[in-house]
Amino acid sequence: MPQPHTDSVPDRRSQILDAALVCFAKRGFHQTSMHDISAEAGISVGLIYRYFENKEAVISAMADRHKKEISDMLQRARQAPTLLESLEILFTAHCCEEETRVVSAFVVDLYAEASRNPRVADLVRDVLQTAMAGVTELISRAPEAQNTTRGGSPIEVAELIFAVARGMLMLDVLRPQEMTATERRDRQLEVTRKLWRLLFKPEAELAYA
Amino acid sequence: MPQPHTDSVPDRRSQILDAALVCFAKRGFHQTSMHDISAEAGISVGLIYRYFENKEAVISAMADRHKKEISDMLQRARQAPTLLESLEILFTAHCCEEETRVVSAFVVDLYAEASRNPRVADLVRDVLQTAMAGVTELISRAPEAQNTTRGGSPIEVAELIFAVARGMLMLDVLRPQEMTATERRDRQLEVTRKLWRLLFKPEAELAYA
DNA sequence: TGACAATGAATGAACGTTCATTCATTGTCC
DNA sequence: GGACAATGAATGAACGTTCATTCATTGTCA
Repeated sequence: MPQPHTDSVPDRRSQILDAALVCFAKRGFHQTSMHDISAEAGISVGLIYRYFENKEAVISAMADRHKKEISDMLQRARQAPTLLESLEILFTAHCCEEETRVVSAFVVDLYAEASRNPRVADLVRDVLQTAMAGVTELISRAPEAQNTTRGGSPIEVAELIFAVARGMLMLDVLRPQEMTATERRDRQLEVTRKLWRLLFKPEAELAYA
Repeated sequence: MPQPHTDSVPDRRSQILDAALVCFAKRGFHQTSMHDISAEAGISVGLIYRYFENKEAVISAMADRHKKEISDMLQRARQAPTLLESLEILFTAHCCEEETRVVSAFVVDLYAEASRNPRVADLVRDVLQTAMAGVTELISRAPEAQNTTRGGSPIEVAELIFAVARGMLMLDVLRPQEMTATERRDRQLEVTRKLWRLLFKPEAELAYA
């Protein structure tokens, strides 16, 4: 039953955070009890306190992990061959690794928490600004955006892109539970392409649209 | 101490809901205790139970009130002389009656709640669909939108507008507490106008932008 | 290798606190 | 006095957190 000793500690932390994500998405931060998390993780309550100081530390660690995921996503977006593909990665990042619904619900809850917990707010703001700076740079470097940007300066375009992305996330939590990850992904891509056409497509092509 | 008898019942309900809004925005639904609400309203705990069956009924009533506010807002938007002004009303509705921050935080929390409470989800979805239908109609009727709509059909444009509006709301909760309602309003208007230019401004004018 | 000591991961019952909810009582008006 | 508005102490369930205890694993020495 026990894991090899060398890497069991980081594994336990991830295991707890994975369970916490499921619980938080299902019930929200404050309706989730430590017992819920321990049950989901298949361990005892007490063990959680060996790896996290308290419940808030679990929430903070989740926020930290979210930060890392966003920065990984940015890395991937940076390596995409075209700007459109970068944007598509940006908009569908939450559809990949886990169930979309779970991630969307978690992020909306994170923002709700940020609205009243300054420490979480700082963290989320930091994530957002880093991501936005990355996208701004992506836009200013992209050849597709040269002379065809209608939304204003690269940073203004990035702001608009992020507003839409966050908005789509909010709308995602309203979609019926039955909707599959693929369907959700298609919905996101649809909007990405619409925004793309609006922002970057050369005027010549637009005239016929 | 007691109010005039005739209309004290609806007054008490509003009074409780007003207090609940402040508390919910400050601490969130589930971190707000009934004592918090009663203290904010300046009444006793027990009295709340005279007007609401339980805590969830208070949350539901808040959602219902939100629905009415959105429909009022739509009514106002409908009567605006131009489409741009309609959109500006749409985007700044939450800056008017109360403190912006409070409303934004409440709405984000409402969506978080919707992600796990099907009854709240149905209500919010209903609000959104009604509002979106209204805006779609607004767009298809507007002379400014004829032949200059680049975002696709009216309903597609409405979807994009709502995504941006929800996204801006989410970003609003991250802004520093010190930011005034006026500053927040200006931020919203800035984005509204950017979106407006992108969606509706005639191509001729765009060439110089 | 075998016997024993030391470790610390893991458990879950118990504790103090908080919370939603109830209801016996008090205050107010006609 | 009767009807109803309003109170807030009381209740019991649920929660976050603690900690005495267990026991598989590892280390040590002959």
